[in-house]
Amino acid sequence: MSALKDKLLLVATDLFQTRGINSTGVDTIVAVAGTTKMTLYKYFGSKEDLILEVLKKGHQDFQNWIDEKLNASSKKPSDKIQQLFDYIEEWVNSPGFIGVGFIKASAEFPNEENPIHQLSSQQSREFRQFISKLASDASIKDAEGLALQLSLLFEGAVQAEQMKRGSGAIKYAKKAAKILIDGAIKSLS
Amino acid sequence: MSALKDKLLLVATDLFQTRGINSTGVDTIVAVAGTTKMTLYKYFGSKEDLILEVLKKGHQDFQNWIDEKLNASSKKPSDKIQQLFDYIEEWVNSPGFIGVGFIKASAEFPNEENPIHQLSSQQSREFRQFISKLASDASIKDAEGLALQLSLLFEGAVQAEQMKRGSGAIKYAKKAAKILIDGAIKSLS
DNA sequence: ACAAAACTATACATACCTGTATATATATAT
DNA sequence: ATATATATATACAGGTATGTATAGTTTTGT
Repeated sequence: MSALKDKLLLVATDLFQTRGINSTGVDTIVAVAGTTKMTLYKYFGSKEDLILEVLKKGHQDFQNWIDEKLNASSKKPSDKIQQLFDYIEEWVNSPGFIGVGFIKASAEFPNEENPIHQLSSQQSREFRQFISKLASDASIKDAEGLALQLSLLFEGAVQAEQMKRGSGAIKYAKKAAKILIDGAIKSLS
Repeated sequence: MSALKDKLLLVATDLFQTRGINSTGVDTIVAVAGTTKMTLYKYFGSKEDLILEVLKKGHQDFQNWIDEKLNASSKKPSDKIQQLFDYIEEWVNSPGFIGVGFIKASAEFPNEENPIHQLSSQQSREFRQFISKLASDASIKDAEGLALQLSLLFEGAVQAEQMKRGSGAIKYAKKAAKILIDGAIKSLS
């Protein structure tokens, strides 16, 4: 990967999260990245392509980070789902945290035929399925229901924390998650 | 209130929710409302003014509806907070439901100095305080913490349900809310 | 009937956006 | 050293957005 392409992705990710996607023009992106539009359009055929790549990279980075953490931790399935929110809290409180792309992208592009909407809602679904598998491995009965509940907490807390750092949203989301998980584990007896 | 102003507010509310605020031009709004830009700019000084009025009206309508329902129900504080999510579910499943304005507006206008962002995040805060008061009346200890958790569930579920009707998000949010409220009530003993 | 207010029709000024065309400079590899 | 790929600089085409100017039409009150 070219250094400039990497820089453009990085800058775009940051600007999209802090100023919004629609409100960030390509002129701003290239100015902050220290290059020109010609270069941007060489690496990304269009602004839409750039947005899609930003979303893909953000989602991959997040999933890789979580996967790594979970693999390094306890192998017991019922522990893993409990620890998920611990790691999410760590992620949110890490210095590099700038939010989760797909949460806002689907709000900014509500048209279901829009490729950006489709990708972001697919990523949201994938993350929910990821939680669902953790729950299922922990022998939780209504794994999909719990996954939906936890993803609501997760997405809400990330958005709140992104809009106002130190809002405490992630801390309370974590507490709520523990209660819901405990309840789901106990209710299978 | 003039009939045309009312119609413009109604049309704008609908278009903003279904197509997004930034993606909806004033030309589209006046075309759907069956009037012209001159009339729109007579009643609303600018598009920003229109957006602010749409948000204010939506929030008032929602709060009035919830207040009415809660006042007509049980007077016991611990019942009221339990019933809140029943009414929210009713609201979401009612035919006229088109979403909650402030949830998406703060995502579309992330700049904290923007009046639209300020209003929508204030409305979000007001609703959280409303829940907090219900919790406090029910003698729940960490009322603000519970209110934050419930508002995460609420905002997430409304957004999910708005993006895909019948997603079941509100049903599972309600279940989660009941568990969290039960836990908070019991833990005060 | 008639004057005032409300509304329409249309064109346009201004600004901003994405994406491209064209010419120039700079680094790199053989 | 020289051709080739890479990046810059800049201007601009084409589209769309908000907001206004101007003139004409319809409704309403008395």
